[in-house]
Amino acid sequence: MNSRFSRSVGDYLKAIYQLTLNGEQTSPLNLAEMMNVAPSSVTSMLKKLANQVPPLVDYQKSYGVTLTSAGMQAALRLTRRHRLLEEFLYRTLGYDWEDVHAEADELEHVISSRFEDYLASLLGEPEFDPHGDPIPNRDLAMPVNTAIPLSELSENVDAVVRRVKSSHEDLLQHLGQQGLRPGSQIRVLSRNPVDHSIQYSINHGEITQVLGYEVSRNIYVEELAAAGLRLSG
Amino acid sequence: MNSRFSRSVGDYLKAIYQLTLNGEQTSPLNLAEMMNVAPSSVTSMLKKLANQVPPLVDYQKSYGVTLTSAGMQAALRLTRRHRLLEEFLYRTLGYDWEDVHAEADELEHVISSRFEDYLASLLGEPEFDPHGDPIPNRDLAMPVNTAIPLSELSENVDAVVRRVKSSHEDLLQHLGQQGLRPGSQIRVLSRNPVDHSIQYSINHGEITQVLGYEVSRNIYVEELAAAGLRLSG
DNA sequence: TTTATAATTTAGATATGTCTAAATTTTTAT
DNA sequence: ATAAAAATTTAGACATATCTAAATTATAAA
Repeated sequence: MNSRFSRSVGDYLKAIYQLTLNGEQTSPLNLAEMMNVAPSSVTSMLKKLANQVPPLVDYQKSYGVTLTSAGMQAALRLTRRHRLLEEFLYRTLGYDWEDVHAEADELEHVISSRFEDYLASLLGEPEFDPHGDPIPNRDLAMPVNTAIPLSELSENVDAVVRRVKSSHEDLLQHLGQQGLRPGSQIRVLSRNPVDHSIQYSINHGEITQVLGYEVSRNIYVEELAAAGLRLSG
Repeated sequence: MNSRFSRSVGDYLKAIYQLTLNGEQTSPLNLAEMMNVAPSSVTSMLKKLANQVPPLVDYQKSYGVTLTSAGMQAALRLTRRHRLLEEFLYRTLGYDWEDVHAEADELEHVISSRFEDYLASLLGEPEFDPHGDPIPNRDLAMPVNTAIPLSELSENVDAVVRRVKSSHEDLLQHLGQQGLRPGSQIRVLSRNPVDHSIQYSINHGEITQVLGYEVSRNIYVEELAAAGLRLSG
């Protein structure tokens, strides 16, 4: 069976999932911005989602929106499919990592459970996608990732890039061309005390690059010592 | 870019393509049956297809429907995607051959040109799908297949199965379990002169099976001698 | 606490693709 | 050539998901 939800319903569930990852509720306006639709469209969709049986969202005026467990399940299922597809596109088909998101966004709504299962087998039940985003397992449990933001990495400490959180294709392409992607070694050489931008090098390379603070907050790294420990422990 | 057509438009184009393979036009009623929609739905869709720029169908009252070259291109593109996907599902993901059609029918409307190209590369630019149906090449040209219907194969002549035309999952499963699929050797042992059903064996096996006339007309084979010639020529 | 601003919802319209029922046209048979 | 049957089209409705504009409600500021 395919996802029993329309593409639109699925997209709303994923958006609510993203916006409530911090444990809080979200608002119609946030959703409207994320989904690129008018706020009134959100209202009518939220009504619909709340009136499904079982309900997919908890939605009360002037309270906010959260996912019910049914809604959460659906969002996680789509997230699993999306990230498995990204891994497939990247690893098996040879896509560049900045191109996988758009294609996976279409496919995730269409593939069956069988496709999902076979694909996971083919790829060896991967735990992370090409950006290092965690892939929910067959039971929809998230792998844990102990990485810290690059913005918090001490200077002159070797670390491994674990995750690059961005949906900007241009930025991803740029970072990828520099070699900054999950698995790369990275070292912060210095910090700008004013704007918190970072000078860093990749894979012991001689070329020094610069990253703004906002970007560096969305790159997660693991100190090499810790990574080594985890591997040998 | 994805197919610039909606799923529905694409399905109509494919249906018209199928129904006009013999070189004739088709009728709204034929289309309604093939698409499983009411005849009036066909009328309104045909108007729409005929009014696109460029038009996708030639459609005149009491004349019939045919594809324009733009419509033909779109139908062939979808057919290529469908059959490449079937081959991928079967060969790479491990689907049973009776299950590939339904999944490919969904995916074909969603994949991009890039996906199509990479998939064709991955599979080695295949010319036939798991049922032996020809896959249009990158320029949408159809590979030729000189096979003849099993219903016309002489008795006691060894032949190779080249194509099994059926969309009935149960029948495909049944034939597959018997070993009757593209690449198998087959020999007609005898014919029933009344209903033209066939007794046959697969891969020199001792087990004799029976096939009705209508099914045998949709299985295409190539005499082993001819196949050998083509290979060595 | 009242007003101004921001957020949200309602009301009504649009586009797509479907349906049923009725009307019309075409084909076939007498 | 006309009547009966079959095929096709029109008319009007429905579901989904969106929009704009207006109305309402909630929040923040004075």
